Amino acid sequence: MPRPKSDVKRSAILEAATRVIVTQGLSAPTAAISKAAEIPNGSLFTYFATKAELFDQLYLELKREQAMAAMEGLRRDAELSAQLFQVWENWMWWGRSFPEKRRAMEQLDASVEITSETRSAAHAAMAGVADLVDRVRAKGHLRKAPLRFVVGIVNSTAETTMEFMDLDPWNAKNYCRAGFDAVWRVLN
Amino acid sequence: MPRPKSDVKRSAILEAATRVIVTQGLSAPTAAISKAAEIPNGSLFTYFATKAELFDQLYLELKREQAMAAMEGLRRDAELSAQLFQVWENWMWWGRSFPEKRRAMEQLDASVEITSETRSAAHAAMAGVADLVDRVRAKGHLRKAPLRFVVGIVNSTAETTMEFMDLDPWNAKNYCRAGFDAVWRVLN
Amino acid sequence: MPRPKSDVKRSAILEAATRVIVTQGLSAPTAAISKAAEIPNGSLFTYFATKAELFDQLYLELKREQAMAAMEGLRRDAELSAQLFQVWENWMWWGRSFPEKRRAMEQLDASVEITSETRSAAHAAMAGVADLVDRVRAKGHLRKAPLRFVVGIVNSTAETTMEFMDLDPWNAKNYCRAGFDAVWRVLN
Amino acid sequence: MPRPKSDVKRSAILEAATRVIVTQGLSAPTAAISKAAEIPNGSLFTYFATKAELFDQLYLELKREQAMAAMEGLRRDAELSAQLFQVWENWMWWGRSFPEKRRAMEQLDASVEITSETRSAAHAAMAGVADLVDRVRAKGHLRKAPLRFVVGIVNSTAETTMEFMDLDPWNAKNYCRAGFDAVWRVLN
DNA sequence: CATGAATGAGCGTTCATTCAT
DNA sequence: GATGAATGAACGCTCATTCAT
Repeated sequence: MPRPKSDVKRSAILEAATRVIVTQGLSAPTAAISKAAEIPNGSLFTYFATKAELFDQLYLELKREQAMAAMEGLRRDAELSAQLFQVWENWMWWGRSFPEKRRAMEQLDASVEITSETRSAAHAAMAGVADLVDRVRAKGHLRKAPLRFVVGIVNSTAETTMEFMDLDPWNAKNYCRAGFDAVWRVLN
Repeated sequence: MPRPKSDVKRSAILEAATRVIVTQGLSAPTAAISKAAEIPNGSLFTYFATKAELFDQLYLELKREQAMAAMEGLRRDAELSAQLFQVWENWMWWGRSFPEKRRAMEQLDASVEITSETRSAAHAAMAGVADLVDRVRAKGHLRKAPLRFVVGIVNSTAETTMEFMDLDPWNAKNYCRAGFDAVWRVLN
Repeated sequence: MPRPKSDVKRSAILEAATRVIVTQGLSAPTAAISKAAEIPNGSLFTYFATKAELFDQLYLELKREQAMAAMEGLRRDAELSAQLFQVWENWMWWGRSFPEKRRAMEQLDASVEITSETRSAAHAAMAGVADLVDRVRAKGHLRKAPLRFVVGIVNSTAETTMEFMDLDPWNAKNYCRAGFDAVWRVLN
Repeated sequence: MPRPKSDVKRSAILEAATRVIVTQGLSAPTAAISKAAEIPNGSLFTYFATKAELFDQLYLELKREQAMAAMEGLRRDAELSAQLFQVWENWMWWGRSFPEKRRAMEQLDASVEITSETRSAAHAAMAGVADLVDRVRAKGHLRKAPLRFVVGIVNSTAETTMEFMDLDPWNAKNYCRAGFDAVWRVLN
């Protein structure tokens, strides 16, 4: 049976890890994470067998949360452009709301320690977004390109946009709109 | 002056570091790097005072090399679209030729250890590309967005494109072209 | 509380350090100390954060122990000369009983690494002895000299005496008596 | 042939070592010493084969210099008390003039690295002082104690006195006189 | 001879993980 | 199960000494 004990503690560890990664990077000691989570250091290992597993699960959790946030409340009967815009707004809004999650994810993404299984699962979590992108680009210039590639472009544009929203929050809305326009033109 | 510091050895270390980072990540022991460079452990520190300094300098070197490669042989009298295409091709070609450099750079980019001075210097190295991007987008949709942002989008698109060229070399040319089309449409 | 820090182990480390310092000096590797204490390398740092801290605490402990030993069983109602003699004998006896402690202390005393806070605390530990010295010298030649200085002379004479007792144990008693006579004449 | 080259450089190294030892202790890197002597680090080893040899020779040199200073201009026809006082004053004056030499000597004295041969030679350098002490104590309380011991007491009293002269220079003369009185009473 | 880069054994310390309590 | 002390392999870095120039 997974997650033997308190789900609360497990979440506390994941959140603490997020914060710690942002400030100290992936080489942060596990002790820093348990301290940030206000749990004794040994307890961390009752929830995650190894540091690598913790990072793997954190990565997956963050990706899933991001994907869920993006698809939240999507009106599947609306026009495609409206759907894409809604997803984009959700996505950017998630980035604004959880800058630390976004930054931690960025680091985890670059790490060689994340297993390919986890990367696949993370990719799968984005299936909803990918599907929408697929429908939007159906008659556009990238209609023949592999969907993974197109999603990759959309994704990296999203990350760049969120980064600038975070760096310069005053213009967050402008970045959001400009990012969407860019993606829209790429897909059409 | 007896045995002046050899630039050859310095370069050997940087190249070895590149290779090691790709396979082992940034947490690779310095000993792995010196071994890969076929020099004794202690000698690494004759050239770089600390591991962090080595990574800083490697990052800067890679960014500069990439920027130089992108601008190589640019015909400043040609049309803007041709100029941008040439830069893009150079850039992608560099990525294909040195996949390890590209991947190492990706990891260094995400690291919290790279100093902001180094990041600024790296940014400055891209001034030529940024200037061209600025001229191309002058009448486009992103004409009012901060140039940094526009360059950021172009850059992340370039990275994604190179990544797919590397993953699926058979279609490298198609990715290159598709990436350029995407960027072109974003900037216009 | 699982496995609370053991005072036994702490003491074992301090004793081992004493022995090692005598034979190898202050530059002895911490590994030599943990080996002598029959504990694993890393455990030393559970008890002392740094080598310097270990030495600081050892110094203080030795000074305190020495001072305690000197004052042991002092009859405060006896004549001053008898009190001083008793303290002197205690002191010398401690030196004879723990030659390694004395020698380690000597090295620590000379080290630039001992903090001034620790030196102050060590000085404070000698307050009882200092007070007695003060009363003895009250009518002597050194009655106007700073007490610190007078105690310094007494202390260095004590150290020299113990050193010779150790070098030539056969005559230990004679050195002890001669040392006392010297101190007595200095103070009167 | 000893001292192959520039005696000037040799002295510069010894002086630099003195200064460095005072501030950094005996564990100071040889590079710190050569830097302080303003010579290249490799050159140090053309003058002293090893760090230990440098320290050995420095110790001996300092001891000899101190002894020479103490005996300087001694009027062997004066009364013993006057002779001893003169030696004492010379000695204390040397300590005041070269506090760094005194402090470095203190550290070297405590070090386990100084060979016993060197210690013997250092002891021999004090023969003149020892002889005078011997004559002074001839009819005193310590007349039967080993001369080495008596000299040891005198020496440690001298060191303590010089230390306080250095700590509190305003009262240097008083310490000097009080130290002499103490020694005088010990020897008589 | 003089130099300073090169060397590699060695050190203090860290930290993921284990395990006695 | 929960804890935090214990562990020991590993790491970044130092530095006395060597040696190519």
